[in-house]
Amino acid sequence: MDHLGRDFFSRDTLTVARELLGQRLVRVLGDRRLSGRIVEVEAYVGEGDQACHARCGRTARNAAMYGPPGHAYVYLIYGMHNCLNVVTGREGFPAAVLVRALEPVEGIAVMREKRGGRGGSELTSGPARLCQALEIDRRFDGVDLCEVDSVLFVERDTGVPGEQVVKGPRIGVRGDEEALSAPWRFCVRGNRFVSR
DNA sequence: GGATCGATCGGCT
DNA sequence: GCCGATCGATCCG
Repeated sequence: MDHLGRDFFSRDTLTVARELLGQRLVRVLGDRRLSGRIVEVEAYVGEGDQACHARCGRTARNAAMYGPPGHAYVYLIYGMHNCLNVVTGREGFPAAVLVRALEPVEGIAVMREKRGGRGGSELTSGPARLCQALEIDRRFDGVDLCEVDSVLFVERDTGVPGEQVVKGPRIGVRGDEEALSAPWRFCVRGNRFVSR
């Protein structure tokens, strides 16, 4: 299977978000692969997006979003949860896609251990849950997902046909009316691993 | 099943 | 000081 490269991530953020559905997020841990199909994402686009972490400009925390596409932006939320984003668009413009849910594929037993014995839809349905299941934390902030030997990357999988894509407003965001109503959340219709 | 609320702490509005 | 792109426990029905 083919490791998605810079060209995939350097496109328009909404296009990347839509096309990430159905692709495979892979975490290599020692000699094991933990992976899942991406079934839910959200786009965060530029300083003008009031829900985007870059709305107040560049800081040490969000610096990765200003960097080259195809890198990870991992941040800590509520003082305890990690969330994974993939940087998109052109370097210098802060935009990223938040990975909100996976359908587990490989290494399910290992993920279950990392999730304290929880399984089923509690394994990877939620941005912080999937980071815990795949052992993704701020060590990955700024890491290049397009490097051939990266231990975190996205692999081409089956994708999702248009009629299975559901678009809607993002979850849990604050901001102006535009930020609250923008249909920048994409998920796979009827998939049991989608959050909420 | 859905709603509500406490946990817990780094970065900043 | 304050608050958050959340989770999990607990309550109610």
